Amino acid sequence: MLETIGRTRLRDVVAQRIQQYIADEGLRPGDRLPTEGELATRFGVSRLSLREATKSLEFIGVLEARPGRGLTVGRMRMERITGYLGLNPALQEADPAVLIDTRVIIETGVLPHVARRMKDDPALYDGLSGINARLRDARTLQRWVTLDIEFHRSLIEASGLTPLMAFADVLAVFFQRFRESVRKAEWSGGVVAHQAILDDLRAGRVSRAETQLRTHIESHRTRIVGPAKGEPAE
Amino acid sequence: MLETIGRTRLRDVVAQRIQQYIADEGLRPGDRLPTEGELATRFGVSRLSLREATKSLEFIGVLEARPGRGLTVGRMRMERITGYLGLNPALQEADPAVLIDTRVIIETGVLPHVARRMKDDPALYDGLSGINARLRDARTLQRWVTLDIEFHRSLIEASGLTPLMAFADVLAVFFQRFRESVRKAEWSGGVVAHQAILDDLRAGRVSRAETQLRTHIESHRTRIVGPAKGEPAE
DNA sequence: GGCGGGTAGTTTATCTGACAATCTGATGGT
DNA sequence: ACCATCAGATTGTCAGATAAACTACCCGCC
Repeated sequence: MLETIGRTRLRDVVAQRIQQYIADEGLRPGDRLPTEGELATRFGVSRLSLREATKSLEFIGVLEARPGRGLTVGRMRMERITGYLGLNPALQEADPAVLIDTRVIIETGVLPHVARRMKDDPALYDGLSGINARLRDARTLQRWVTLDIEFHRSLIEASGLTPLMAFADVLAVFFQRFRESVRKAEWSGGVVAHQAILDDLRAGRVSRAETQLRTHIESHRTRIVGPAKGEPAE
Repeated sequence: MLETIGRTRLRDVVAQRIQQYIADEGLRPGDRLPTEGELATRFGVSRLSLREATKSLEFIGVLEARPGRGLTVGRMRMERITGYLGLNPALQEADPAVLIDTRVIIETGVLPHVARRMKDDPALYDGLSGINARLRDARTLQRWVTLDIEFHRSLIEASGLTPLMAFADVLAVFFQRFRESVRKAEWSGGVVAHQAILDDLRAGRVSRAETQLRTHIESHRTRIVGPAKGEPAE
């Protein structure tokens, strides 16, 4: 995970140590940590160096700090990170084939769970269909992309497998540029595919839904990875 | 849940400003930013407060800093970001059944890719078999858990789908919470199952490998969760 | 006895000033 | 042209300090 550029910085070591401390002590959100001064002494660094590490962890929600009270364990928020992604030019281009393969695994993998839960909760179908209906009415690319992301996100959410949510969100951000290469003439095909997948899920035809979803996601491959290696139109 | 938000911290304002500067200037990865001293002057804060913001942005990859060279726009690599997924409360608090389901999706999902790559690179098989051989010789629970995690992690790695390495953290969380449920009497069964999966992959019998791996992972369910509450619709 | 207000102590937020470590570019020598 | 050295620039880390925010305890009043 870490790139070996330059020597290891104190603050990176400290951040790791703090995370380790949280894990070792089995701390939960809201639990107190030692004070900045105590941690600095414990790790043998200045208080300011300690703060550079804690501010980093605070930035993504892992820690919370309040004057007079001290440091507590927070709840890591992936959206604090993905919020800095978006259409960020610093976003490194990820291999589109890997992104597609990864999406296929995650999104087809959750379908059996979605189908099972749809049986008990028909509102899941209604919610997803509602998003798709709005997709049908989309007139701008931005709108279409936003709703497409929302549809796929909600599909994963419908599985109840929360560990996959944050990951799917990160995937979505890196995949966004490829969504934006979808031509308007292909939007309606996407809406039809979404609906077919939903209907199959509701009817308990999971294998068929998986095949359709795989095809739907794989449709990006020809355009992005396929023979035409040129830039996306637009 | 309502939170009493304290006053806006300087470093959060500065982080936003820096992000805005990058966008306004249209900077790309590798492009130079003003020095810490210049930015501190520009934003009217001390250099150390400026650093608290830059270290936070560095933590998530937006910035990179090197002595003598200065601040540059970083590359927000997906692997770096997904590397923080293990800190996600959704993982720490997930229902054990959810963790098992998540593992099944990821680990069976990568098998077609592992099998394809094994064809081109037999060393993959050798590496995984080597880990399994060491598993066979494990004598302590700690050792066994460490190697079991390594085996499953290497299996995901063998797929070449590096984003999914994020789910190595799922494995760590899983075994940290349920290590005591792994009975010594069942270790040899696990080693046999691993080997069977590998042999099937090498022989191109992907479906069979998937079934075996699913069974292998699902074996935890009875011990941890109790009687199976029903398989996903299929 | 209970409640509310005030204060002291604690802890984080931010600052000034300083030195150490690392990098880059210019210059000189071969 | 290439390599080595050095000066200057920039980040990394520290010590010492004050300001702002929070908590707990004590005291007074009803």
